[in-house]
Amino acid sequence: MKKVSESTVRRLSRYYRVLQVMEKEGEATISSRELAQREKLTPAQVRKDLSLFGSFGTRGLGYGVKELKERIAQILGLNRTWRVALIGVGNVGSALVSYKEFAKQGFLIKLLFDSDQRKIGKNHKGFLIKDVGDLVRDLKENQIELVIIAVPADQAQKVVDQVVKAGVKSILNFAPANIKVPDHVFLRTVNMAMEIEHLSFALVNLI
Amino acid sequence: MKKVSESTVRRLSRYYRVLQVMEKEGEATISSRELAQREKLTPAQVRKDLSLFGSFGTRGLGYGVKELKERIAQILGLNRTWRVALIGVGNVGSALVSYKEFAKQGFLIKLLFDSDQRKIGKNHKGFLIKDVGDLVRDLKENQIELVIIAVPADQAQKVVDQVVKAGVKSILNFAPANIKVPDHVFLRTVNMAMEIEHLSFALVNLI
DNA sequence: TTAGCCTTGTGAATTCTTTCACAATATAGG
DNA sequence: CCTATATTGTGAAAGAATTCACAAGGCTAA
Ligand SMILES: NC(=O)c1ccc[n+]([C@@H]2O[C@H](COP(=O)([O-])OP(=O)(O)OC[C@H]3O[C@@H](n4cnc5c(N)ncnc54)[C@H](O)[C@@H]3O)[C@@H](O)[C@H]2O)c1
Ligand SMILES: NC(=O)c1ccc[n+]([C@@H]2O[C@H](COP(=O)([O-])OP(=O)(O)OC[C@H]3O[C@@H](n4cnc5c(N)ncnc54)[C@H](O)[C@@H]3O)[C@@H](O)[C@H]2O)c1
Repeated sequence: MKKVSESTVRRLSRYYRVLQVMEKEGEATISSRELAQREKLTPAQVRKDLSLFGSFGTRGLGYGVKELKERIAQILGLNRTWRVALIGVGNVGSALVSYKEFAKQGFLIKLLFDSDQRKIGKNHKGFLIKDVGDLVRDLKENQIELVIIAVPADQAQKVVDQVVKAGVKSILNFAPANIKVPDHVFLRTVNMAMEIEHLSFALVNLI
Repeated sequence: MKKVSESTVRRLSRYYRVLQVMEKEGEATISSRELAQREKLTPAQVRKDLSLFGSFGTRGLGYGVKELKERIAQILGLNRTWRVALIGVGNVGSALVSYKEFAKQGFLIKLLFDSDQRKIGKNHKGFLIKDVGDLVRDLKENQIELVIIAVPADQAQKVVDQVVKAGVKSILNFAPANIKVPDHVFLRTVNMAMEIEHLSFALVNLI
């Protein structure tokens, strides 16, 4: 397969969401022009992105909505479920636990961990909060494939090291910390400070 | 000024955080090589980024940590405070209200809004929750410059329209919705689904 | 002062990404 | 069947971002 850029993957997510809507609206087909219009992109961009994974359109007609949606789901790994654990049941962790959209996309939170003795053993929205001390064992036993980190920044590297030790290959991190992982582990950090700083940059410089 | 790309702005945020740490560690200077190393970039990238805004290094020595930090703060608009309002005091909204780092960077939450009669008028972590019905008036009266949207996706466009009407030029949105704003308004959307989908893409395709 | 070393700032080269443009091919209607 | 019209898939072109590479400048130490 040709190299797929980060921006292409992000756009695939966007196409997927458009296609979900289109399917609900009962549309059978969509053209690259229309898909582009909805996401403020160019039709050529849409076609190039999709062509990286094969050719599933029909000339003169466009793409079958259902078919394309399935295909993108397959590419993004959304046509299956993933076993997820969340570490750090604080403000952010709690918000994520109640976020139903994740489960709808197949990301099933199976385990919660914390280090706070007052939280460990308690029930949180239907989940037992486990002791982060047993992290490696529990992640392995429960065949967790994806971990969400929502612990304080100064704890993040330590926790991630354990997660890596447990053989987990994919980590979503909310701590604003510069975390090191081995090459075979995929880490994404959501840094809200960065987003808001972009806004103030825009206010100061662009507007 | 030359055009500053989105990626440059993001990297400036990263440099800023490194410099904060360096300053705490008592370092007086830092070279592009060291700054790059800490963020897994190339030295040339660092120098190119900084050179867009002037030349504030010393050949042979590097950059003054304190000086460079101040300069980036100025570029990103972090050397001042911003008046922020948050709309939608649910899971995400509450998490953001308790997030102290925002205030440390000068983003001061001044107002909270909700549409839920059970929340309106209540005190939430020291803030009175206001009625979103009075949004336009209150945003104007309080000279709000930046708004954070944490309402359900199907409410987001409606709320943003009001925010724009109130003359706010910068919006940080957490709702997974495709929101339209006029050209003079700067909107950034934090889409967590997109991040997690990137992880599953990596699991399926790369690892 | 001079030699040796280090690091910036920046054009040029390279690599990556997006857009263009058009042949290929499908549909619809007569 | 033929013509008019629509839209894909993709090389080639254009544009953007990153990296290279080196002159220019500054520091240290003898
Ligand atoms: N609150 C926000 O809106 C927000 C925004 C952006 C980023 N963040 C970041 O997200 C992370 C979590 O933020 P929060 O507001 O939820 O913090 P929080 O203090 O509310 O929650 C952190 C939780 O992690 C637990 N914890 C601490 N050390 C641990 C460890 N070693 N192992 C397991 N659990 C541990 C704590 O007991 C607590 O329950 C932080 O890194 C923060 O900087 C938060
Ligand atoms: N919870 C998460 O972890 C998470 C993750 C990613 C994205 N999101 C998105 O963030 C947004 C908020 O999520 P949440 O979990 O906090 O939801 P929530 O239901 O807990 O909170 C939403 C809040 O907005 C208020 N509200 C509804 N309509 C409003 C309106 N018109 N004006 C003002 N307030 C209004 C509600 O009363 C509620 O207090 C949603 O769009 C959600 O999709 C949430």
